[in-house]
Amino acid sequence: MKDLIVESAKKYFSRFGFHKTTMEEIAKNIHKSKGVLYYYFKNKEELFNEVLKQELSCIKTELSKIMMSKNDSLVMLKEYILIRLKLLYKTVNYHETLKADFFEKYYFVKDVRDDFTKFERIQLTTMLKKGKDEGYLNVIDIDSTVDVILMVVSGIEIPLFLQNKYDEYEDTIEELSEMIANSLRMQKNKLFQVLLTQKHKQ
Amino acid sequence: MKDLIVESAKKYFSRFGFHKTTMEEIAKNIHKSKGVLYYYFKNKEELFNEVLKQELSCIKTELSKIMMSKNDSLVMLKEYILIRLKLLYKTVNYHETLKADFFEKYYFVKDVRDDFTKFERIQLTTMLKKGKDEGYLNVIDIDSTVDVILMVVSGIEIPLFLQNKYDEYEDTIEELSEMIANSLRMQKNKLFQVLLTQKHKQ
DNA sequence: ATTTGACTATTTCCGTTTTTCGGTCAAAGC
DNA sequence: GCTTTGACCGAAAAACGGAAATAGTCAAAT
Repeated sequence: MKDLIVESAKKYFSRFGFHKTTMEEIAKNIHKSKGVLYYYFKNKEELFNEVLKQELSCIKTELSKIMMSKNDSLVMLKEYILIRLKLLYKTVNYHETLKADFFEKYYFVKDVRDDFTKFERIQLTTMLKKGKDEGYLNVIDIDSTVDVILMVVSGIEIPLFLQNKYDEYEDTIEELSEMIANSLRMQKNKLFQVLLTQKHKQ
Repeated sequence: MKDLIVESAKKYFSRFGFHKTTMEEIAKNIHKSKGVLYYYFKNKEELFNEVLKQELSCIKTELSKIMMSKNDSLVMLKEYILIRLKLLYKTVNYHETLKADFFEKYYFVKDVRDDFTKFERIQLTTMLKKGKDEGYLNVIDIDSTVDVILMVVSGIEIPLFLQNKYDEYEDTIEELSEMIANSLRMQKNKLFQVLLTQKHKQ
């Protein structure tokens, strides 16, 4: 029953948004009385958060797969950024949470969003650490680099998702991910410095 | 008289915002009748745009100075980004124009904003071209790289300016500018390749 | 050419009324 | 005992109409 409710809610929240969707219509859609929604969920906000959590959980799963691949960390980083934006673009309810930055009536999504940010921070930190250990990445302070990446990808969400510019900016996003990766690429001159020193000694 | 009006308007718009500022109080501040405002400006929107234009004009002047410096293009690029954000942070009326992304009642600021973006595009393009010609920058497509930079710096304006996170993110911004510059840095391995070849021949 | 201030038109504000909707829970159903 | 219903309540939102405020106007004055 709970799943049925969440599915119905997902459908309506995605289409009409949190505020325009009524509990009555969510219930009617599954031929139930509205009271049953409150048997399983404390209130409308909790139902929305459950929908959101499930959607973000799917995205987390997909993003985690990137960590499993055999690609080097720069490729993984690029993929992470691109796939992240692509999946979130498809998650309409997530777009609505961006409005929490402006409207107090979205206060209740904060925890779910913070949880997702935490997940992201862990993923990125792991990725950068791996790249650093492998010698591919040149990162001095992993935490602050993660801050930058998060700030950048979050910053572009509003134009991309709320202003529907994702398609327009698809190439630019691709290049952005390239630039971010490139900015962290270990300079190969260090290798050649070693080689040069050896040649000089011979 | 026109300057007097603009100065008075700047003071009130900055403090109370466009919508909360009345033409009456702008006029009273300079001991004039409200009707004189309409002699010089078509309407309230035009007056606001004039204020905005003048403020952005000062910023354009400061940013243009960066082009005059003797620094290499990477340093200039970093400075451009940092100074840009810093100056815009101080321009309260500009912050208000960011709301145009959400509220239709700010439709009238579009042209002034587009003009500023054009200016920026020219500056960045010039800078990148110079860096490419000097051999400092590794840029394949200048236009699309400029797109990325603009998208990124614009993206972070809302958290920084509208959510007052500039101070909190000051270090992150610094690192962002470093990363952007770094992503475009010409790989020095090419230089060492040449040197290595010469040593090998000797 | 510039400024004023009375005036108009439009917008905003405010208090009241009506409607909607989130939430409740005793009773019914399984 | 668990689950569901549907009548009900109170709070919030929406609608309404009138008052107040404000943007804009323009003939007259300077």
